[in-house]
Amino acid sequence: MKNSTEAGLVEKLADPTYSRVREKLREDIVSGYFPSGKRLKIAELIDRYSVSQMPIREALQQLQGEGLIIIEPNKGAHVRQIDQGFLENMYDIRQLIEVYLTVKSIDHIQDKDVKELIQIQGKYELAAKKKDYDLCVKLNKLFHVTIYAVANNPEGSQILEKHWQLINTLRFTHGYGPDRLAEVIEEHRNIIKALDKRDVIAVEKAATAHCVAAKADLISQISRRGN
Amino acid sequence: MKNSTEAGLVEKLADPTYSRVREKLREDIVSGYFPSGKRLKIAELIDRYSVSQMPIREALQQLQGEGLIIIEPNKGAHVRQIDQGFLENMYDIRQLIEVYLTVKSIDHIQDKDVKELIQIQGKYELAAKKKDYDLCVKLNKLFHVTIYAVANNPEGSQILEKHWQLINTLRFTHGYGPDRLAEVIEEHRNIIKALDKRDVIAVEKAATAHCVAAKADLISQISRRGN
DNA sequence: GAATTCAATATTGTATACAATTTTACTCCC
DNA sequence: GGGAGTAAAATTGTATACAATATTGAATTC
Repeated sequence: MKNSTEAGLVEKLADPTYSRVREKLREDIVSGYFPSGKRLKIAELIDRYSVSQMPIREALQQLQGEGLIIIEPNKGAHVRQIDQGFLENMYDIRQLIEVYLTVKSIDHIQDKDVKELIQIQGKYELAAKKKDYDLCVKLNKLFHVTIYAVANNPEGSQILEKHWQLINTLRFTHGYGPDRLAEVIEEHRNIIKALDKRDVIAVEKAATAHCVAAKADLISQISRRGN
Repeated sequence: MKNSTEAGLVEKLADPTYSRVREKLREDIVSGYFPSGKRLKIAELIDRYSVSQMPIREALQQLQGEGLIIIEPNKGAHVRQIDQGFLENMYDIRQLIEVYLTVKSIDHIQDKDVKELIQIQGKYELAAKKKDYDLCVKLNKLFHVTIYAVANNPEGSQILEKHWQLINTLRFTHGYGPDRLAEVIEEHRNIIKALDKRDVIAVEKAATAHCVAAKADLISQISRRGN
């Protein structure tokens, strides 16, 4: 893991400009600097990121591939607008895959994996107590990504990663419902318990409940703010 | 539908160069002109498509977004190599979504939809009798796309479309097993019958069987040719 | 023969300028 | 006030040349 970390650092420093622009632009979308529906004009991005138009255009194409933006020929790019219909559809697919991966992780999961999940969950509970939402988002992701890695279906993981970026832009803007952090803690505990027992039915039930509740909370938050 | 077709034609003629290159390059990949793993050098693509490097680069980024190619920074692009592991993973996810969409289509399906499926199936059976594989591929896709449209979850449909492109490159190269066309006919009939009855369990069973068999046939074909 | 080093060549990435298309602003007319 | 037409301005798309990086081939060493 240490070598992997170092290799990752080397790769990052050597990234071409278009990759660095893509990362920065994604951050700016997720953080809300460029809000839902915002027109992304190349001249403005040139000013903001201090590069020429070519890496901007490359980065935009890549982010379109990730689903974060939409490019219309001859008209330019804008941040994807996520209405409730889109969110419902996305979450329906997300639930299929997330439940499948969580259940499939039983095939390969080991005690060290369960220990790791417990550790992540402990950190999540501390972060939740401190209302450190940023850290909660990161740890929630780590929790699930750890499970996906055990499940070992990159195709599924990649689709969920795309969804996660879209969901995260909404979470940044709309936040969590008042009880959501406590609910997540309970739901994660249920998932850990079921995985520890390698109980397929319980895992499926716990993962489904987690997904259903996340979807309901986000839709509730969006409706509350009158998107 | 007529207006939609005309609008499609207008859009196509007005497409920028990078869109036209993307379409042509996709065709060249799916048809096997650029086979699995092939390095896609920009200079060669410039010669082949008679455009400058910029629309080539844009098209490559878009096709990466579709999953057909892989771009490595500073090293260039190559056609995605689809090994058995990748195919298994992809089909596992594909099956989740396809079964879900087929079952969900029950919510909205009307008699005219069932009639349309029967019509498509009739054409498929004729094409199969004539061993017109190209037409079989198109009609099989139309059959499923018709169901997905009724299901009305574009997120799911788009993931399946990406999968379909990848699968199609393999089908073009490796063809079908000797009994596969007859099996597809039987499987499609079962799907139609179950949809006609709006029988959730039967639809789920028929759609699952169709997916499982398609996966098994393709993997068998690939293994046979020693890819 | 295999491994290493280095220079030449090939290829990808980027900047700049110009071409093509869309948008905006203005005027005129009903 | 709204619609139509037109020109100017803004923006996207593309070509070309050069910069940066990777690959290949040759020479040297063990």
